Amino acid sequence: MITIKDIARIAGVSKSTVSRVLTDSGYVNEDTKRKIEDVMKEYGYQPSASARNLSKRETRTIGVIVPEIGNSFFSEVLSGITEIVDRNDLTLIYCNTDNNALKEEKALKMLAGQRVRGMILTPAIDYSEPNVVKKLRELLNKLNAPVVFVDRDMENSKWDGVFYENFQSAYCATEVLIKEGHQTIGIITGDLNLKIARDRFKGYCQAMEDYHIPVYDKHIYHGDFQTNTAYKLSKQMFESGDIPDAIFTCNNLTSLGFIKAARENKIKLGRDIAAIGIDHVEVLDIIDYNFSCVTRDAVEMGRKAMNLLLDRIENPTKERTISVMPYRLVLKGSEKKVNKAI
Amino acid sequence: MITIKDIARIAGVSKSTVSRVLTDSGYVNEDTKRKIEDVMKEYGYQPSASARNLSKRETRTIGVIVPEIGNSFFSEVLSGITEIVDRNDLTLIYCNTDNNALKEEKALKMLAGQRVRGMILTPAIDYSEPNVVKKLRELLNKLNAPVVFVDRDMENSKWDGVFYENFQSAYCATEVLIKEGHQTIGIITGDLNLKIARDRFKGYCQAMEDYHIPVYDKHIYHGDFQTNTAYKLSKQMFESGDIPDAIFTCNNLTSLGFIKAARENKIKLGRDIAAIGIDHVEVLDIIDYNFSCVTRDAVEMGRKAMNLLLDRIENPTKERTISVMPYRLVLKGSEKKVNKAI
DNA sequence: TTGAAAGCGTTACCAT
DNA sequence: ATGGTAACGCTTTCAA
Repeated sequence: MITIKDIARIAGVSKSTVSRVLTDSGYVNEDTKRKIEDVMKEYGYQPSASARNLSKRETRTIGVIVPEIGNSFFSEVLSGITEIVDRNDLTLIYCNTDNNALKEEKALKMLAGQRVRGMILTPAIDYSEPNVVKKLRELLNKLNAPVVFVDRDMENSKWDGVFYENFQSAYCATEVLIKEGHQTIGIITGDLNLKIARDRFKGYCQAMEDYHIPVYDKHIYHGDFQTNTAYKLSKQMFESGDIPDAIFTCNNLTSLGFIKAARENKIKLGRDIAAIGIDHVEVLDIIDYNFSCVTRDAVEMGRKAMNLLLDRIENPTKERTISVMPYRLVLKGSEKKVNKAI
Repeated sequence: MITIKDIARIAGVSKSTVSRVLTDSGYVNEDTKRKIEDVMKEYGYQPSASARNLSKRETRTIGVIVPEIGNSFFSEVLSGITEIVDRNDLTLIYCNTDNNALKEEKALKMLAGQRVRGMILTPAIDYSEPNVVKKLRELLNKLNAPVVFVDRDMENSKWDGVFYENFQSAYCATEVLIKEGHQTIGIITGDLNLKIARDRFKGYCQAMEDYHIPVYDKHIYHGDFQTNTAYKLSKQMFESGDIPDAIFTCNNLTSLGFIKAARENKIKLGRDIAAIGIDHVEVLDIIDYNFSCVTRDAVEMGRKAMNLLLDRIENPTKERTISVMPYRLVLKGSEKKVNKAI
């Protein structure tokens, strides 16, 4: 690889002068500058990021830790993040954890080694045990760089974050079902170890209570935000014959599992059962499938997170800022139940 | 940040000794080793990747350039790549180009600056102009690291690659439609500047010719692999009233655009029109939507690409290896057209 | 306006 | 078995 030394030699100047044009700092004669730039271009010189990082004791690298790239919510968030990253000439290191705390720990250490300038993190799902949280907290503190949480927070966090109106959106979704006149309204929850899942569940409960609709335990299906679990629970539900009028599904994957089971059982949403979910599924929108939801702009959440991170890097001492994405209600008809016979 | 020097001082040894335990090389007394490891753990020491890269004149960083992360095909490929990356303790730098050659050039330069150990690349879509290809070729040569192409190749490439049976799968899909007895079979092509789009188009033409089915120009819809274009073309088609018996859509996004237009026009696949596409759409599979396709294991393509890259890094002089993913036919009923009235 | 030299945090080679 | 030191490719400070 060609180095600054080579460029200097070829251009007949010292490293210092080359460095000055590289960093656009200090005085350098217009002619020599042009000469140097020509040589650089001719040889396709690219300064070594490692050398630069080391010398400046600072990188322009951002780490992103995503729990499940298969989930379109996170790929949308990622796309918002990259948009801002590109615009600021930063380098993005991408890590996937598969919701596994061990992989997360490994990624965190790697990013610490990379001396990332900042990090965006959605913690893995298995943070039920307190010592796992403790470990996470330690690692983040040793990172020596700001962190922005996305979607899922950590208890007693000092870090900035971009979250969602979990309670409110769940309340709203449930309210829609209630106002449609459904009497028995079930829910497929997320993993209740996660605060966002509990908040959504609470939103549901609160709406039911406020409108004096009874909640039946048998219609509370304990899911985990994954397609397959939701599918199995829904399948059992349909096969049991004890089917509520309406179902509230707590995230995009849960909705998919539910829809799959419904189709298999020839249950049509909006006709035989009412349904509403949290999160949109882009493909369903595209093909105009009639699934109603409360949702959010995931790409914008990514942009916001990255912008928050940049703000924080600029101003390390400002107070913690939390951005809460509002929900948006999208009704497509599945919140109804036309066929009263079932 | 704590450095090797600090660890050495605290453990009461020299940098050299610490480095030896870090790299697990040379002799070091068991006791001192343990002592050093304890200190490292206590202080949560993470060696600087930049310093290490610089000193070793070599990184463990892989660059990935993806043209459109919103396309689930590429997010599946990415997930296969990360799987192998993780397993080999590599660091992945992720770049998105939005199919824009300028962004691609920028990413390439950045990755060169990062001195990546290797790169996985799906070139941006706009490689019609020869000087853009020339530029790409130059940049790759200056990268000083092996490249593996995924899905889309470059003319006269010397690099390894993982591609797809474009011609064959298109032939197969068309053949399915022919054998169903459809007389007028249209196609929504991809951007014919891309070789993969031309190959798919050729597969279609060949099948039509082999079975002596006439190809009507008016039923060749020139798309660009994007949802919206396919949607518009399909909409025009449905509104024109001149609707072929069957349509072959040339990628996942094209299929989605087509399906959307069909739904809007109350045209039901498998009943009012026959359809088959290249690429699956996971969500459609999950909800058991009856869309037939020829498809491939995208995650496996990612794994393969990364494994090819590792092989190439190990053995830089071996001859070029190209892996061609086979297609798989998945019939769900949309290849039929029950309603002969339309 | 330019150059020399120290320093960034590692590794690797050579002594001891 | 351990330590000293040069080197990696840059930036930055100081001197000229």
